[in-house]
Amino acid sequence: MPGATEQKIIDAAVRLFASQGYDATSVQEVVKAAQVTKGALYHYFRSKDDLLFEIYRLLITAQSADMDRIIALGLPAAETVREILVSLVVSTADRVDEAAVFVRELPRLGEERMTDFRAERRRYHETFRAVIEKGQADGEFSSAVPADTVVRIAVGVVNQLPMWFRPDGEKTADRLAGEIADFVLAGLR
Amino acid sequence: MPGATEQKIIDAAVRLFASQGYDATSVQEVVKAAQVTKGALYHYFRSKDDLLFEIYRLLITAQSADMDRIIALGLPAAETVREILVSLVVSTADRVDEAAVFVRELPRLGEERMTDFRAERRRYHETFRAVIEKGQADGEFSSAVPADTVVRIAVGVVNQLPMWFRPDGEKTADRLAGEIADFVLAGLR
DNA sequence: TAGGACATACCGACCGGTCGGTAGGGTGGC
DNA sequence: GCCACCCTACCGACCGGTCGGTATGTCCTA
Repeated sequence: MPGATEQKIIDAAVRLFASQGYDATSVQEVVKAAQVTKGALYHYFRSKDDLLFEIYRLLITAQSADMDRIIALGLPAAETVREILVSLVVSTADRVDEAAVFVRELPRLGEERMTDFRAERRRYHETFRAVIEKGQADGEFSSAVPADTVVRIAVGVVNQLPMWFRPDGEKTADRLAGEIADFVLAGLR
Repeated sequence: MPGATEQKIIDAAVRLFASQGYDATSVQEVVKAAQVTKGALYHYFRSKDDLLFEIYRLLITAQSADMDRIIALGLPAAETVREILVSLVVSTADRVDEAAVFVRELPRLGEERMTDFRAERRRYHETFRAVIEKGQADGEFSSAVPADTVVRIAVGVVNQLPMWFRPDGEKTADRLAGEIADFVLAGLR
């Protein structure tokens, strides 16, 4: 659990990285926005990259936990898919800035961290795909479109979400999540 | 139509911007990759931003023309939607690098150009939405999910495509386009 | 011989990161 | 009860290097 100063730095960094991009944001801007000094930042983070990675870590941890929790419920395929989508959309909408940074600056992960991340993402995709394939095998879903394409579509929509979803817009995250889940499930009939 | 030198610069820039990001790519790297000198680059482009914008312009022009051409055919809603999606997916897959730069570096457009772009995108969305709403009104599509959400989903998928589609992958662009169109149309039944 | 198409040398601003130092609170010996 | 000692948290001036951009010159074609 980060202390107050650390948290101030992370919050400011997320906001700035999301709105201007990582490279376009200088360390000076971050410390100014966080109302701390450069010394404080480099006391807590080894480098600017390190700060970025800390943002990733917080998000990845939360999303994987959500997925595992839902799978563990052992619901029928349709309900599992709905739960996964709703949780994905709501948690993404809840932290648009973190999600925007995450999607946009992904290639900045160093070689090693990138490998770890890809493995984690692969696991995520395959878990999701397995749910859909199970539903197709049981006859609950149509097999017209391959499961991997459906996963790509679903994840793609969520990843793109931070680009246009606004928390103060007319559509709440809950309602949007419901609509997206409805649409995907309709496509699977 | 750009001359040979101009084209070499644009090609190199697209490749580098796509793989490393705009900010992380220096003008030096671009001129080195294009095998020209800095003088040549600044002879044709007023600034680095200008070079980026030229990449946008080429892409936007092509996509809008595609959409207009399809609408003009006056096909039934389902076929129009299919044509739009297939053309979107194929043209995006055909130029993954340009599309990747476009999606990733959008916020770098200056204030004025951003306003123009938003207007163009709004027009695009509304044209697409109108097709779907027509289909819903005629009873050809279900009205379970609002047309604007369907448009968001469809465009979202395509925008995310450059992040994972590889031209040398096992699935061809045509086949993928067909699957995506099938899925979206199934969701609209 | 005028002008477009480049080449080369160079500029000032700014970048991420470092480093010597300080303020203040906890702790152990006497 | 007090002081010597230390440690963490933090400060901000400063550094080498790179950045986007420019000024000026040369060459080639018409």
